[in-house]
Amino acid sequence: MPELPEVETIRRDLEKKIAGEKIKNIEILATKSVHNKSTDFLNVLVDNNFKHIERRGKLLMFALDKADKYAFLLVHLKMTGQLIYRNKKQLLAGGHSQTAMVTNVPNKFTRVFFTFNDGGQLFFNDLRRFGYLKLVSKEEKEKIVANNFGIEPLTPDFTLEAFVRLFKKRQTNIKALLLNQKLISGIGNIYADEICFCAKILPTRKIIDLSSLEIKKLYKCIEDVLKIAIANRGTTFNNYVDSDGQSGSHINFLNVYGRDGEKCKYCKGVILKIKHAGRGTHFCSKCQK
DNA sequence: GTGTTTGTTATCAA
DNA sequence: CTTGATAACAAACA
Repeated sequence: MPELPEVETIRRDLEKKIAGEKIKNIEILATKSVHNKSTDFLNVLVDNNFKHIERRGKLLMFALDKADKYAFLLVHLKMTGQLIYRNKKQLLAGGHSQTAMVTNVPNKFTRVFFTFNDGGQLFFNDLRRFGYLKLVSKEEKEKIVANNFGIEPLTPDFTLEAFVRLFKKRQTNIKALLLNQKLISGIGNIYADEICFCAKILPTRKIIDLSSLEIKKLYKCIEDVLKIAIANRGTTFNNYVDSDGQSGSHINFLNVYGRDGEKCKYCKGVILKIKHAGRGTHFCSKCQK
């Protein structure tokens, strides 16, 4: 369940490891995971290199050095996608980590992997095959970003004024708003619940009923929750690992997600779980109003 | 066999 | 046309 903090952690780490390194070979083990013709995919990427890695919401965009027809490789991890890198030395040691905490590669869920000229390898694993890799032109990339992604949190575009504007002339509840990528991008089920807890607001509240003070609290909580989660290198609940195959530690700091039946860390009320907006939704029965 | 997990899209209704 | 609510999908596990 990689959301903004998890995808950003991968972006930052991976960029340092692979930027500018020439791609020597690619193995496509599951053609379904690549949304281009395999021959196109190989022709464009072999002998090319990734200049840098951008991110919009939960979508990674690898900028190609040689950018003719295709300028970006889009990678969406969806529910269970992973991007794991091993350098030459790690691979010579068997490719497998010495610590049980780290995912071994390749494994039965490896769908695509890249080998670089320096001997390093990048593995795309995806248990449920929902994620994808897709080459697009500069124009396609810009169109996709413009049509599918709302305000990007943690950037100068995310102002209180821009956030307040999302609440105008709209009739929905706060959780659905937070999950709507076209309005605000990068928040998924875990952080939507955590943000509502931080603001002491029930996820089911209609946005029309929220006071301007409550909207302001939500705004601040979006920044706070996402920043702290990034500092903790993301939340590993099921499948998420960073580009070293290592878990994030933010699960230890979750206040509501996955804590149903347990006591609230602050008010000692009980954490409840309901189905809302089609998703498991967690909240403190006492301190969220 | 059943229920559960979620990011995204498809579909239908208002 | 816009918006919103819900279903569906994928795959594995308890």
